[in-house]
Amino acid sequence: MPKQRDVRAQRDLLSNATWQVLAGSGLPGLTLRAVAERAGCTTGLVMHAFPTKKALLLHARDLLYERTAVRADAAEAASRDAFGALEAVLGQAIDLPHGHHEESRVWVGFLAAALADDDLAERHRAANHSFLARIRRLVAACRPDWPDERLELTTKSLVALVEGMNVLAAADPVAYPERLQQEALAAALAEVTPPGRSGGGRRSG
Amino acid sequence: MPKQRDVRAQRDLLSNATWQVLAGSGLPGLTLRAVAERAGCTTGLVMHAFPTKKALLLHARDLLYERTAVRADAAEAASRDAFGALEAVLGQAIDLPHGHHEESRVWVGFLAAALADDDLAERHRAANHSFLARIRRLVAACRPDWPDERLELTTKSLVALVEGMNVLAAADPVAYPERLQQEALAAALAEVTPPGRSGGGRRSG
DNA sequence: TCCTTTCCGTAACAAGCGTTACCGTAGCAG
DNA sequence: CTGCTACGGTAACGCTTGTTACGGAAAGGA
Repeated sequence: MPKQRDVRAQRDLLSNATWQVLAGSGLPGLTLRAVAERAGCTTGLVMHAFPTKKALLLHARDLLYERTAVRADAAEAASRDAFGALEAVLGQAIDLPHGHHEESRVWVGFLAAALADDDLAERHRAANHSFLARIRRLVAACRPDWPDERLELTTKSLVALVEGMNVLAAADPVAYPERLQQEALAAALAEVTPPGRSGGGRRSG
Repeated sequence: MPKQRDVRAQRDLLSNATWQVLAGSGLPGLTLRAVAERAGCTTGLVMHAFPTKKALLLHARDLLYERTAVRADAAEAASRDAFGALEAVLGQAIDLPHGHHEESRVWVGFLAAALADDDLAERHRAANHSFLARIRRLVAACRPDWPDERLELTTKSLVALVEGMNVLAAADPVAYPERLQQEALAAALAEVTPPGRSGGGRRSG
C-alpha cells in the first residue's frame, strides 16, 4: 500500500484556501486555480481531494458553520449565566475576535450564492436555524415567563440585528464600527435583561 | 440622420433585465447573454447600449437605488407626521409592496459583488448613507431631545434590523415571514415613539 | 535494491465568458 | 422610389473556467 497521504489535512488545507480566496476576491474570484495557488499546489490535487468544485464549496460552507458553532460554544461555556452567555455569543458574532473579520464577507458571499443554489441554500438555512435555536434557548433561560411568540420575535430580532450589522459593516466598516455594533447589541439586549439583574451595563472595555 | 432609436428606453429595458436575471439566477448567472435573452434581444444591442458589462452593472445599481428612493419618498410624503413616516418608510423597506419581493435578492447580489468591486462598493455606501440620513432625520424629528450619539445609534440599529431581516428572509422566507418582520419593526420603533403618542400601534391592515 | 501501486503535477479539452469586427437591414432625406 | 447612414444581429476572437486523461515520481513491501 504505497504512498498514502493525509487526506483530512489536505481537505482542511484546501478548505482554508477556499474561503481565504473567497474573503479576498469574493465569490466570482473563487476558482479552482486560485484555490490551488493559495494552497500551494495545482488543480490536480484539488480535484483528487474533491470530486467537483461544488463539493469543495459545500465543504467550505460546512467548515464556516463549524467554526462559528465552535466559537459560539466556547463563548457560551465561558459565561456564568444565561444572560452573560447571550451577551457573549451575540457579541462574538459581531466582532469576530481573532482577526477573523473576513468571515462576514465570506458569509455574505455564501448567502448570495445560496440564492441561486439549492444545496447552499439548505445549508444556510440549517446553520441559521441552529443559531436561532441557540439564541432562543438563551433568551428563554433569561425570560422563562415569556410566551413562545415573544420568544420567537425577540430571538429573530436579535439575530437580524446582528446579521444586519455584520452585512452592513462588511461593505462599509467606517459607518458601522465595532463600538457602535456592540452598543446597538447592548441596547437590544436591555429588553431581555432578567428582572433581578442590574440594567444592561455590558463589558468593561 | 436615419434610424434613430429611443436610447433611454433601451437602457431601462436592459437594466430591468439585468436585475431580473440577478434576482432569478443570482450573481454568477448574470451574463450578457442571459441579460440579452431576458430582454428579448442579442448581445449586440446590449454592447451598443452600454460600452461594457460593468457599465450595465453600475446602471442597474443606480436604478435599484433610484426605485427604492422614489418609494421611500412616496411613503414619507403620504404620512402625516414624522413617526408615521418612519413607520411607513421602514415598513415598505421590509415588505416590498408591489410584488417586488425580489429586490432583496438583488440587493444581496449587489452587496456581495460590492465586496470585490470598488465602484459597486462606493455606490452601495452612497445608497446606504442616503437611507441612513433619511431615517436619522425622521428619528430626530420624533425625538428632538436626543443627543447626536443616541440618534446615530438608534438610526443604524433600525437600519441594521431592517436590512438583516431582508437578507435573512431572502434566503429563508419561511423562517422570516412578513408578519414577523413587521412586528419586529414595530417593537424596535416603540423606543422612538414620541412622548405624546399612544404606544406603537402600527397600521390597520 | 527493486517493484508495485498510489498520488499528483502537466497539459489538454470543451464550454462559456466578455468583447469585437463585420455586414445586412431598416428607416428617413431627397 | 432611391440612396445613405446608423442600428443591431451574427459570428468570431481570445481568454478563463471546470473537468479529464496521462505520465512521472515517490513511498512502502519483498
